[in-house]
Amino acid sequence: MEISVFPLDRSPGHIIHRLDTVLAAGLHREFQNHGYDLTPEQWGVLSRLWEADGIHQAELAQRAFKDRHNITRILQLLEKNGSIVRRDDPDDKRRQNVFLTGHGKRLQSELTPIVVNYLEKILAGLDGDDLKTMKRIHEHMIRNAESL
Amino acid sequence: MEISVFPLDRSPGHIIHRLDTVLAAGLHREFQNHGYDLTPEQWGVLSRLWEADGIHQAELAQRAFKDRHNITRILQLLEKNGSIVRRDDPDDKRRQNVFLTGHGKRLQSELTPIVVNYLEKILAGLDGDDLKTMKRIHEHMIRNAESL
DNA sequence: TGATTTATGTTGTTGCGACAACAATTAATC
DNA sequence: GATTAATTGTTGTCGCAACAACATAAATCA
Repeated sequence: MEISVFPLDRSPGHIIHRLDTVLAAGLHREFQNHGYDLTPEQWGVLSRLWEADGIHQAELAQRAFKDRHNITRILQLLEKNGSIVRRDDPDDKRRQNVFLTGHGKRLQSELTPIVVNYLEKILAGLDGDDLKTMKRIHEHMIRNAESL
Repeated sequence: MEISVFPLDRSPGHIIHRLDTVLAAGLHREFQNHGYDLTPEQWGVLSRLWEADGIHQAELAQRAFKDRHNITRILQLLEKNGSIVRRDDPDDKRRQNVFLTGHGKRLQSELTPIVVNYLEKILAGLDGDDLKTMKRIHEHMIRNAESL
């Protein structure tokens, strides 16, 4: 194949982008169909808080693979809809610690079945080996990308 | 596993989103490092035009898997930097046909090696079977998602 | 101790994806 | 032929990712 001709459809990056877009839009719609005005990214941040409530924003950003700018704005939205509160860290006045509210904690048992159900529909027809292979390849590509 | 506990790291959607984000940012940086102020999405639209110059926006949107709102704005940027021009379709006054300029055509031979080289670095260490498996799984998931 | 560097968080800007609303033109229907 | 419906493209809004610039506070170093 000529080096100056590269069909877009052959690009793994293009397919991955399409897949990511489709999945994010689909999950967003699932949330909305169940009455939750919540984005997949907000769900991701909440997931991290369900694992580690009360951490400060920089650590939350690192765990959720987001930069601090975007975490600031996602948290502003989550605070506005009553899922979290932020309090100054008494030992380090630069820090804001993030805590789940009762509502934020309840969302775990309400949203998780929606996510699991959606995943089952997306993964239908794929076997366990496929999923393991995919995970291995994805993590390999991420490592390659991050080592550049 | 309890249905109300679902670790974020287990979610294929989350890993795919991370991968997509890393790849897009990486390719964007490659373009910039080579002196091109161009996003991966703009490259994707240009790719479609290299395959089919002169089509109208709605068809371009469909081929690039973007909706007509976003195509409008991506084309506005490509027109501003001189890669394309838009002309009214003489047979259907609703339509705007999109044409590559000389600069837009030259970009094909300039950008393609950058993309191919970046892909080689991202895919290093993966064999052909891996890539075929990944492609099959991705397309399977896209079909599942689009049939919902 | 005082000065410099680092860490934390916020705001602004640009670009993209999804949605709603709108204008203009064409196609379909009666 | 006239009315209605569908198509095409634009603009506006919201949320997210990446970048720059900034303010504040802590840590480090001279």
